Parts: sequence; structure tokens; C-alpha cells
Amino acid sequence: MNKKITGIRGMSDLLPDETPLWQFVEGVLRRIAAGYGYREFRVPVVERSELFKRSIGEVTDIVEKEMYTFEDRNGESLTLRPEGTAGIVRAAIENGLLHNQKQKLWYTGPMFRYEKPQKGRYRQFHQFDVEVFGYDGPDIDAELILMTARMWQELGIKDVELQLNSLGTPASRTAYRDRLVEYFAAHRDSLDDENRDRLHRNPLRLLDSKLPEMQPLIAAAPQLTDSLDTVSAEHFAGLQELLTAAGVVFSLNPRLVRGLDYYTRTVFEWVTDKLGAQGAVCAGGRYDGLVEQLGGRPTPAIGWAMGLERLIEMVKLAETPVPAGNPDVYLVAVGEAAGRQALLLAEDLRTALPQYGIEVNAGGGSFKSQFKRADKSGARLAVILGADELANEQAGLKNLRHETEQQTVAWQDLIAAIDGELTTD
RNA sequence: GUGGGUGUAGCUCAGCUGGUAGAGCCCUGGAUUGUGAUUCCAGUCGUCGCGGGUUCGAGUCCCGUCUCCCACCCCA
Repeated sequence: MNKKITGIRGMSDLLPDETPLWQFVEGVLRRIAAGYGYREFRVPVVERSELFKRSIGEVTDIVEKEMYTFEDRNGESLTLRPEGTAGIVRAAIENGLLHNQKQKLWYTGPMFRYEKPQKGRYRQFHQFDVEVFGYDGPDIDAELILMTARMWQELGIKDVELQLNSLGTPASRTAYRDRLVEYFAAHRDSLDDENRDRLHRNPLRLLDSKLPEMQPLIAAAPQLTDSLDTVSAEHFAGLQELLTAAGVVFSLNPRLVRGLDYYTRTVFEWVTDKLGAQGAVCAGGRYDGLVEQLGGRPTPAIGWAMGLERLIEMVKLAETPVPAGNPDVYLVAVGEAAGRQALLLAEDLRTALPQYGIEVNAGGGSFKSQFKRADKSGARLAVILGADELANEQAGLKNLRHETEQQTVAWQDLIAAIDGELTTD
């Protein structure tokens, strides 16, 4: 035997036993997004490296040490997308979707970050994202959050909590940044090397530090909310009012700053304590300056992203019932002639009853072994074809989930009999 | 990148102080000459993560390396 080739670290295979759960979750998200009037957008997983540097920010961890960046055969620097927003903004500008238009969009797919794998954190992971362009008021901020709340409800997820903050405009954010640098610089001695480094590179991130000895310092730091400009403050108040009216419970977290540079004004996170150290299940916010920064006209924008792996874990914990994806009918056919006939019969059944899944036994086997497979397939009904049935142009019909007596049905009556049995079931 | 744990059959795991591997599940066949999910019987499945070292002898001890898990960091 040759040496095994293994998969890539942090990139997992999704086995057939797990895909029904994924399909269920993705289906709920798609349906709800479409129901709110959002349309799907699909863009490539590879973009020019420059795109992410300019949008996410040069000094963020993502850009500095987590990107899968490589040169293609032309010597161009390309990067596997570490997040989705940048590519969507690029493509929306490039295709004219933002030219005197508003857009409500969603998309889903794999993202790539070179991190050390951990619970809820992988090198290839999947997101479901929503992005909105051209809406300035807090009503759309509220709608985005209401949409996520509905998603939790339909997925059966309970242990999540909404945290809100406002980062203000770029100008008020810069003003706050300066105050913060001043404050922490005065306490320089109590910072470790890493945080001292951050002080100049990305001071807002200091507020996120989990170091226990940092906590008193952070608690006493100037609050971003106090530096907020009036327009942002009004917007933020408007959002809170709408959420309260809609019955959405939230808490204000003045230290919620987000790790990507492009966020402005509203930011929010749905967090949980059920997933180990990775608490954010869904996060997002406004990025009013990004479109312009990437070469488009000034356009207000807001979006959020859900981590599907984390979402799936939450759905598992909630034990939400998931449709199994079994066939409804399993054709048992013993003998070569019966096997041939079963294949044809099954095609007729599929044409007449497209709403049902119909699996035909393949690979032969005794009645006993074929019934075992029928049971394992999860089918509710077995259609039986042996030499006797073949000779009489009949089939046996057995309900595998109830103790009812097996029927014998003529081929021309089979469609009606199966339909009857499955609908009364 | 740093730290802790881990790796034995397809899966879940046992294997005491070194003497060339075992259980349950799964799968296959049978008990029942054409009927599953229960029961009973039988059978298949392993370069013991990989490489090196110590030893007469290594799944077991030592070193290296990789995987997976968890935490730091960071984030969805």
C-alpha cells in the first residue's frame, strides 16, 4: 500500500451523516433571508491580496499573520478570502450594483484563515453573511438584527445574547483613539509587551484583552460612548428604540470594538458561553466608509456574518429535530430478472411520485440482507419483487414502521397503493 | 506563534511493572428452503500515527516529528 495522503490541518471533511444537519441549517437561513427580500450574491473565493489589506486593515491579525497568500503563475499576489465583506463590496462596485441603487444581499461559503485550530475555530470555516448597501437609517440596522433573532428561533437556539455598541464616525473614532492612547500611555508600565505594541498599532484592541491583570485598567479606561458624535448617538438611540419595541433583549457593551478596521457606528455580536472560548456566533456592524475606500461612491453599508460551524454546534446542543433525508421507499428485488424489473419499476414510480425518495436495492443479496438494508435506509415502505411476484406482475408492499400486514398489489395499482400508504402514514 | 493533553480494527475503547494484539458496535453469513429493527452462533477487519534509539525482545521505555483535542492569542 502507498503512503496515505492526509487532509490539511484545520480543514475538515463533512461526512454524509452530518450533511443533513448542515442542509437543514443552511435551508433555514436561506429561506429567512429570501423572505426579508434579500438576494443571493456569489463571488470567487480568491481575490487580489491588496483588497483585503485595504479593507480589513494592514495592522490587523488577519492580514498580518492569518491569510493564505500566494503568487499565481503571473506573479500576482492572490489570497484565499479570510472573510466575505471585502469581496462582496468589490464585486458590487465592479458590477454597478451600487450605482444609484440600494442592495440587500446574502451569501455563504468557505473562508480561510491560517490559525491554530481550536474548538469553533478552523482554517477552512463557513459563513453565512448578509450585506446591505445604500441604507443610512437605524431601521435597517434593526431589520438585520431582527432577522438573526428569527433565525435563532427557527433553529431552536436559545443560549445566545445580543451585545451592542457604536463606534461612531471615523472622526469621532479617531478622537476616541487618541484619548485611549493617552490613557494607556500613562499606564505604560502595567502593560505587557504585546499590549504595549498594540498601543500604537491598534489601540482599540486593548479593550478586548482577556489578561486578568488588565481588567481594572480597562474598566477605568475612557468610554467610547462618551466620545460619540451626535449623529451617531442619535442613530444608536434610534436602533435601541426599535429593538426594544420589537421585544429584542440586548445589552450595551462599550468595549465591543470588533477586530476589523472598516467598522463604523453600529456594531453588534451574538455571543454564547456554550461553545468554549469562541463565544461569537454572529457578528457585524456598519461599514459606511468601505465602499468609498475601495473605489466606489460614498455608500452607507451594514452587514453581519454567522460562523456556520459554531451555529451547527448550537443547533446540536439545542437538539432541534432535523429532517433526516431518508428515502421513503426501498425496492427489494431478489434474483437477476427481478433486479432488472425493479430498476424499470422504480423509474416509473419516480416519474409518477416525484415527491418521494425511492431507492432500489443494488448489488443483489438474499431477502434477509436486502430487508436489513431497507430498514437501515430509513425508508418507511418496502416494495418487494421476487420470482413469484415477477411471474404474476405483482409486488409486495410492506410498511417497515408499523405492524400492519403485508399487501400484494398488481403493478398497475402500485403507484396509488404507495401514495396511499405514505400519505396515511 | 506559545502551552497542556492525545494517537491501538471503519467507530468507541481495553492492553498491569517491556515477552510480536483484544472487547463492544458496524459489516458478512447462518439459526428460520422468500422478509428488517430483538435473541443466539460463526466469520472478516490492524505495517499499535510516522521516524529513530535502548533491549535478546517495544503497543508498552527514551528522543524527534506529525495529527487531533483544549487553552492563550485572534475571531465567525
